[in-house]
Amino acid sequence: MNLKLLLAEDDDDLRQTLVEALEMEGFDVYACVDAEEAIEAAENDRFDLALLDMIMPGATGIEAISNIVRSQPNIGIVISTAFGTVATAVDAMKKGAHEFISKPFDLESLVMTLKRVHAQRTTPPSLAGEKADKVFAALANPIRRQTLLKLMVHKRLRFMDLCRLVEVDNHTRFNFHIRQLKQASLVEQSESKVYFLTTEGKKLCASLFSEQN
Amino acid sequence: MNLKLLLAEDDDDLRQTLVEALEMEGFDVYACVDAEEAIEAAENDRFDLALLDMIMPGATGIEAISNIVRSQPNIGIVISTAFGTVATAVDAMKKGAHEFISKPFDLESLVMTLKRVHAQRTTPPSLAGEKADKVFAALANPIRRQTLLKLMVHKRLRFMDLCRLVEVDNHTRFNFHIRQLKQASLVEQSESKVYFLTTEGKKLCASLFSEQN
DNA sequence: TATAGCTGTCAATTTTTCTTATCATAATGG
DNA sequence: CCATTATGATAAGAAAAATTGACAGCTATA
Repeated sequence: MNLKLLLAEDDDDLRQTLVEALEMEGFDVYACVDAEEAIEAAENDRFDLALLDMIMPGATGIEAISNIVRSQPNIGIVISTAFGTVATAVDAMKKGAHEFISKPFDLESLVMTLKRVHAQRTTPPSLAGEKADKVFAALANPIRRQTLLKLMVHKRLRFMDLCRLVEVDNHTRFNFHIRQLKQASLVEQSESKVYFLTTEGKKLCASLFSEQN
Repeated sequence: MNLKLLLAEDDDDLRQTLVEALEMEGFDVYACVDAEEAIEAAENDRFDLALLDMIMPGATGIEAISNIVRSQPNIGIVISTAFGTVATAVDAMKKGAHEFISKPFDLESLVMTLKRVHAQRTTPPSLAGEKADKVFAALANPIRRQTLLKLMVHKRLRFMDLCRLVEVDNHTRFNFHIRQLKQASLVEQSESKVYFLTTEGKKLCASLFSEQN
């Protein structure tokens, strides 16, 4: 199964060379002469990876990132550049790029970089597993979400403190809900009975917050 | 309400200057002489921001990022450096840094950078809103999650095609579930009745996938 | 025209989730 | 020691979610 690569490179010779070489390496390459063409392609087709030249006439590779990521949030993006600065690198990463590669580059490095970026981006979907069932069922309830929120802020809390923070006046009601969070492995207790988020709980909560950006 | 800043800077004079100046700007500064101390502080206390010098004896600011982010996934991280390269910038961003600032810097720039990073990282918690209720309720069901997954892969699908992909043999059962996704604004239909993910649906799904990294 | 397939609505029924009451044990303070 | 508070388990009943069946309108094809 070939990886689909969206290539944007204004230098004709280099673009042709890359197409031929990368297709020999097993990529399905869709080549664009500029960023605008790449943006349009990303809206109409699905790609695993994008290799964008930073400096192109018209919109730059960096300017194209946001648009491409908007169309395809899971695409892996590599920026190629001869003149990289820290500021442009940071800007590109913030927009969604995953890796930089400096011109001139050898083909072997490029292929390895592309495959590594793809491997890192490809995540096995576990949305249907039994574990995911418990986690998502736990998240469906507002009391439980509030509980996670309070634990994010305060890190360690005792049962009744937490119950009062969440504003549930019936402790057995709260007990039922925090048991669901424990069974979903989002929350656990120390020996002294203090509640805190598990590592998985922290990651999930951070993701749900940062998702609001 | 002051922002809590974790500062790691091995240069004594600069560190003292920064502490005094930043506290005058309204930050609560916890100063560390090295990365190890900063890592430990992040495990024991909550911070809004971290300002880490890139080059320090022992572990570098960059090496500390992963540990700090693991303890506090929502912290805003700024790296200060006199010698930045594209490679180190990209590496730091991948580990979780949000911004670079080059030495020598003026205090005004630093403060603006810190506040901007914090403003971008602070997200209004909407885990308890009515809209969130619908979204999370929709995600609680395995059929609905599978539906989102299929739409991520195929982008546009007709009702019966989607129903068969999700392997639900009773179409009215599937209809009930896809209605819930529509009501949660995760999925919508074109005029030709084709189903596709909304922007919000795409972002949420991408977050849930990338969360598995 | 008749038939098959697609897509959708509505409501009765079933299943799952949540609330509440009761009870229990442990810990703390006067 | 006693009273109070904290924390937790269990089960019945209430509420919410999901399933299922009946029906409908639309489109395409023979």
